[in-house]
Amino acid sequence: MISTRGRYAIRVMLDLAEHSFGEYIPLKDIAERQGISKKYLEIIVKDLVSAGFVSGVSGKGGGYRLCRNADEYSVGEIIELMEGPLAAVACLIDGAEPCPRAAECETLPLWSEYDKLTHDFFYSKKLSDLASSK
Amino acid sequence: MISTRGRYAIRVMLDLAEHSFGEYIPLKDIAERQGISKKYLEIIVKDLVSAGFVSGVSGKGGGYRLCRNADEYSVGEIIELMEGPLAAVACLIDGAEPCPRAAECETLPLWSEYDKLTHDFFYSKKLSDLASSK
DNA sequence: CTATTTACCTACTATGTCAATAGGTATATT
DNA sequence: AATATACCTATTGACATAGTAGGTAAATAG
Repeated sequence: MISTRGRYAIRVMLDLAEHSFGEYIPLKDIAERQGISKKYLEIIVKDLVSAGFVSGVSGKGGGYRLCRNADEYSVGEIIELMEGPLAAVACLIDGAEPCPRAAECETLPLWSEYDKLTHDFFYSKKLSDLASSK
Repeated sequence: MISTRGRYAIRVMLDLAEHSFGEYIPLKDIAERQGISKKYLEIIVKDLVSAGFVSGVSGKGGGYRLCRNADEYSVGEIIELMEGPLAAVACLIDGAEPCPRAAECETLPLWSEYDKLTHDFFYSKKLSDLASSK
């Protein structure tokens, strides 16, 4: 299940894609448009800034804007940033200690196949694909 | 992420498919073969019994066995039994209170599409597809 | 230079889920 | 009567989720 962190992050970025044309958009506006607590969005946007997905400027006239074009963000990278690896099972997370049963595991191919499906789906979807005004 | 409940349930049923030919298999044997705590499996198998996926018989010579042929179980129904609806987001769970923003939500089609992908994938996979000795 | 607007920061909390463990009772076979 | 099995209820520790609360720092407008 995709949590609010990932879903809200996508909505924030989509909101930026549709309402900002170079200028900075205050989080207050986004929170109101999207009907999400501004306080909670702060936490989420912080991670987007750290990752270099959006840039923020303080003070009057400040706010946030995207760092790239909307078609240069995949939905997958946003989700993985916010929620960690997009893996169906722990055994398939890169860098995790490998499962000792992996070689004989009869279910691993199933999870592997599903993993590829999911990965391909979300990484082929771009932020721009979601905007109603493509 | 698929949790141990769903994953272990599939492994138990797969174990039954491969080791039982009509007779009852004690949970102890399954737990040992699969390297999973028998106590924990009890909880999982209980749900499989309640759902009519496997049948259990007490006493010496008892144990569990499948109620259908292995090709008559889809992986999807096992997962949904153990983990609840196989939905990417809460908005898409049948019977849940509908999201008031659904009509205007720009991300809903994304989750919907992914949901269909996932559903189709897991419901087309049968237990028999997982057995190494198909 | 002061007020205002904005981002940015640290901490806290309530609720729930996950992955088990513990210790028993009921049932059937030998 | 002994044994092997399923079946039942309760509890636990760790963690994640979805926020809330209350500030500080930075930039602009007047």
